Amino acid sequence: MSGEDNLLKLVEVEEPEEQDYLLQEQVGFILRKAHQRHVSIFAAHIGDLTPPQFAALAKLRDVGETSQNQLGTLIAMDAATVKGVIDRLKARGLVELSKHEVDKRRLLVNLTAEGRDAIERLIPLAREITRETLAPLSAKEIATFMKLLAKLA
Amino acid sequence: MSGEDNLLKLVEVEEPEEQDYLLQEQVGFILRKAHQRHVSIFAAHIGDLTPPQFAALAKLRDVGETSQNQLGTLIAMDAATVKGVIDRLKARGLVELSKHEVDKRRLLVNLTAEGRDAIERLIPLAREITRETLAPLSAKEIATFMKLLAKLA
DNA sequence: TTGATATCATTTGCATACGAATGAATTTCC
DNA sequence: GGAAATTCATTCGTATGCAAATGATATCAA
Repeated sequence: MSGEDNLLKLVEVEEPEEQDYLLQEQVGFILRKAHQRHVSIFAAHIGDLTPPQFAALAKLRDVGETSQNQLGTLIAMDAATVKGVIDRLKARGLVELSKHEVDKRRLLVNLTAEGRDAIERLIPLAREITRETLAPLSAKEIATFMKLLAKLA
Repeated sequence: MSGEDNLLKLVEVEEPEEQDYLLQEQVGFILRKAHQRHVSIFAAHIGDLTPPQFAALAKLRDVGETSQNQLGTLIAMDAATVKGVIDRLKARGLVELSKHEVDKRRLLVNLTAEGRDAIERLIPLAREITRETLAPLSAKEIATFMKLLAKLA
């Protein structure tokens, strides 16, 4: 009897295993939602270009002609992803491709005149997108958040 | 003359238009990278389930049986996306579907015994994933970051 | 009660995102 | 110099993610 009681007690004591794991409090989950919100704000301001496409154009504006692979590194996209993005930008006449004369493996990417116009025109909208994404935070909070976010990325 | 001078002056003053827009400093871009890093950490710990799939299981564990749509709301997925996620979980026997007896539009989703085992087994790994994702920050920084990130999401 | 609205689920189409495999070209190193 | 390793690009397969259209069912309101 006391044996059974102890066994029962043991089970009961170890039972409260329901240690709360709250999905909605996990970084990954909130990070995903914050990213979703940003993409939504982006789409509301720039409807005919996606964030990755914009990133490619903005980076090409910074660095000028580069290889597809190098561009991918600069905007944090793997080779397969960057290819799709560049293909679509090329189909719209915003970038042009050429072969590297020396290293025949490389595919050079550059802005067309139209692509340069487009990115210059879009940058003010992008500033507004950044502003709106950060709108829930005060200036001081923004500084803190960006510093910490950068550490995580 | 002074009119022309003023005009010229005005143009010159406003000319430094090359106001730097640095992609790598924009929230959206860093948010995307931070999310990528998290997904990578997730995959390193839980190889056979994606973050959205895990989220579905974890939420079903919390709330029990719900409609597919309602589940989507709880884990921030639209109807089309949640359908795909649930389909794959069902194909693996981790969730089961049934029709709502009263409201015939609704498709009820619930964990199977196997699904419940899986999520219980995975939660410790998920804790570790959260820990590792936040590892670049101190305890105090984590508290600050989570508070601000939640405001943005 | 019925006609207008709203909700739930599905499907289609498009765009990331990434692992893995492949082929071509280059670099390394013995 | 030449084999091995590396790099660049492409392709395939799978999985989100979302807009828009559609069909079935429920709810609301006149």
